[in-house]
Amino acid sequence: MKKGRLYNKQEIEIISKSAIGKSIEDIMNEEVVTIDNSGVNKGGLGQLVEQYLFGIQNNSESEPDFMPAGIELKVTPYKRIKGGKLSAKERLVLNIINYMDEWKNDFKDSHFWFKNNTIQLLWYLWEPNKDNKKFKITHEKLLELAKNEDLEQIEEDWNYIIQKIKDGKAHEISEADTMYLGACTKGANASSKREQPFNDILAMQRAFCFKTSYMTQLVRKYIGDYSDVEKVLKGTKDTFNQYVSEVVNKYKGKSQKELMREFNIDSKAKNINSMLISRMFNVQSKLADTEEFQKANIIPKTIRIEENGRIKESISFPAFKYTELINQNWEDSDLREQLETTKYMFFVFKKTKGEYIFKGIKLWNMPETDIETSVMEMWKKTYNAISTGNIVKSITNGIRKTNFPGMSENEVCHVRPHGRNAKDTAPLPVADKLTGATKYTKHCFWINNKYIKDLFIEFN
DNA sequence: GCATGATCATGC
DNA sequence: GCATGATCATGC
Repeated sequence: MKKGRLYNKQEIEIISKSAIGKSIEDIMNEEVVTIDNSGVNKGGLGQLVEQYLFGIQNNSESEPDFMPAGIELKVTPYKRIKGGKLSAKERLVLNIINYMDEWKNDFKDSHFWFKNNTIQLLWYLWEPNKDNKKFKITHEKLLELAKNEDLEQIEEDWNYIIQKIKDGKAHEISEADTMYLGACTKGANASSKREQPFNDILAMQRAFCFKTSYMTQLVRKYIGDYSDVEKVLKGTKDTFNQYVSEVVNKYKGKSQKELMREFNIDSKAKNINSMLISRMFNVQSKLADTEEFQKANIIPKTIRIEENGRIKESISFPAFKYTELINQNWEDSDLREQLETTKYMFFVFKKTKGEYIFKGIKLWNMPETDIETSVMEMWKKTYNAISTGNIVKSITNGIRKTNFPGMSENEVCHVRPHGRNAKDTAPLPVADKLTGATKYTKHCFWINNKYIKDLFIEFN
């Protein structure tokens, strides 16, 4: 009987299906294939499954796990989030990008394609406070990129990353650059750097990956919770980017009033421009909640530019939970993860002769240097205020001043209230020392209006 | 004029 | 009832 790397497609499928319902521990106990157990504890769960379920030893990484079948095996976690929905727990890390060689290839000749064009996925359900080896494999799926509806976008993403290498900008690559296929950092720390072909500056070592947001959509599609997600691309052969620019060109130059009339919206909501952009895309739900925006982790935001070029308002995030925030480190915080992987699509409304005119869009993600300096300082100060119970600094005429990092002390971001009103509160993990409060007005992180101002110079 | 605290309308 | 995207209001 053949074994290990020599299994063919049908055998891989049979073995994968046989793993469903089993925990890693179960698989290790059954151990049907002959393997060398030495060094078995080095790897993660994926490696254990490779070794015990398929009898594959750690390989050189230059080929797919199964040859000649050309199939790569990936074991990946998903989890249940609040509200019962499912979500990927991590990005799916693929092969390390060889800056010196990969640019010489076309997409279909690339090392990425050779290694990852057919992936046998095994999903296990991750649960908090549970022994790793007790996680159960619940679903499997053979992902064949050549037949995948997202292939065109994945190729576009690959080309974008390669173009940055060709432009001598490998050191400026960010995971937020692309939609589904990303380039995530890979290595022990920020000093894991590699040479690049067209620039002397060393670049962070990165690997191709399917972004967490993309993996979440796969989880919802193949495991559950998929039905209620609205698509942006309905009955069009356009790629996402093509469709976006069509929509933008169609409405560019129209005023807020004209758009309200065109879409039959009469509203005084503060997020009226946000409602308008959903309608531009013919989306019933929120644009941010559609499949394509979710998969690519793109967050649409509306921006108003005043006649003098100033942007009055900062950009809000969803309110954070005090109790959750203090259970995180900066390194694994929601905020850091979000900023590193999110791309913002700003819809610009510029005030002209008293009216806000839609001028177009601007794509942006926060540079890593800002995340690791200013944002980190702000996050840590927020953490300290909450964890030590030092939130309220003073009260005058019923108005409370806080110790949260303000706009004047951080050039990138700050913390401010975000709720229905001051009575809209969330529980505190530590009672506030000055007031004794055990709950406090909901707050969130904000990106400073001054900080983003320069992004929109082209619209002035 | 700006920084900060407070609040609004909507949709599910 | 609540989260969200966003703007308002006020004192220094």
